[in-house]
Amino acid sequence: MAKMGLDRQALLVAAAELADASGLDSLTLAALAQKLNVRSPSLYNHVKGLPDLRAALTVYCLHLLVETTRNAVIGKSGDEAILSLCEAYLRFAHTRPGLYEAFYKINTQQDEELDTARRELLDLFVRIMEPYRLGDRETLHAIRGLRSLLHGFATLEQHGGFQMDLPLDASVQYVLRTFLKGMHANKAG
Amino acid sequence: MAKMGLDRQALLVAAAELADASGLDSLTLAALAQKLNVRSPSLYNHVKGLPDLRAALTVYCLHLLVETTRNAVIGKSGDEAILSLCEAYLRFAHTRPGLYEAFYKINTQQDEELDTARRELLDLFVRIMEPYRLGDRETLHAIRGLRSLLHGFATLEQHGGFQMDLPLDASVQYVLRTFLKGMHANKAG
DNA sequence: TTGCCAAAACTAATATGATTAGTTATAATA
DNA sequence: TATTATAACTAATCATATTAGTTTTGGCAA
Repeated sequence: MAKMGLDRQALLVAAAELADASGLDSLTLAALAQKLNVRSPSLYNHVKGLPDLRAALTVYCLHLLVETTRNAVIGKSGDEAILSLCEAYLRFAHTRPGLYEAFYKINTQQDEELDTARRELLDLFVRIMEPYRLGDRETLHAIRGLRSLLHGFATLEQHGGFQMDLPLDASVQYVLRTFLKGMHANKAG
Repeated sequence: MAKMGLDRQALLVAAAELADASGLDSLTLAALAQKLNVRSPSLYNHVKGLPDLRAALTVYCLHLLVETTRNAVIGKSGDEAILSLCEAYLRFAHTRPGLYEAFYKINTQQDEELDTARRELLDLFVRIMEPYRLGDRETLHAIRGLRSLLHGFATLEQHGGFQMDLPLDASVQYVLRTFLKGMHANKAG
């Protein structure tokens, strides 16, 4: 009975790998235990159970996503910053599909750390929109639009929703630039 | 042992109700059997198993969604048709959350009926875009954009992703009109 | 009408996974 | 070196999916 030196973080990292490899649905405690060379009840020393593990994955994903998107906008502003953020977001979802699944299956439950991380991501979007001077209300509408575009694109791609023979990159560029043009037109009109 | 007169369609309808009530994840054969006053092995007379049931729900959802959106665009064209289709789409996702979940968890597996239904939905989008005369390539990009917007908005709303105090209706209007303006600007520029 | 038969429902049994309770071994530290 | 918290374990329970094999029923043909 060798001590494996596991901790909550090690579980999270391994769980995220499993989810990325075969989908969040097939992330089971049994599979995780096997990957970590441990019997599944042992995992309960580090997480409260499967729901707790998944909730922790959500927070973990948010942290990584905030870090990724923050890096993407450093030294940029305006359309350039938005495009860079969006590309980073989509690249993240594409690279870590299982982890990203955990991100949006947010339990509506209250959670301190979760709320903080979500606010950080929202703040990033808000700050990036500041140069446009849209006012509070319109800024939030526009952010909802961008988030919907990104999330929709990421999940549709993940679930094989885009089957036409047309490069995804080009679609992303078209869609984002179209939305930005609309935003500018709003300002003008 | 009374015959309950079940058939595949009855299972689908009941399964969709269960999914709408408490989420697709909690649609189990056990729960479905209980709802239908039957033991769970009996369900195997009508579906091959849970994966088959879920795949059937996907097709069922697509049929309803095609019907709903088709009705929404009758006698309309241009921006008006697009807005009407989008509102119907979002209303559908909002009204039938569990069924809509089945829609986008499309197994990448091949399925005749599924492909047909998906093509019907795509065709509807294509036809509605015709007045804009964007050309094949740009039409498909624009459709991907609209679908991403709709799907992203629907699922973010469903998972409690919009927590700011700002009416969802207004966001939908803003976002769709912004994208349409962008499309028009593309044509102009 | 009566008997046959396919279909629909059933019971029994197996397998996988989550979870809890209670036990044992280990590693850090007093 | 002895103590102790804890990480890991075994054993057991519960829920679900699924398969195998059995029973009943309702419709249809002789």
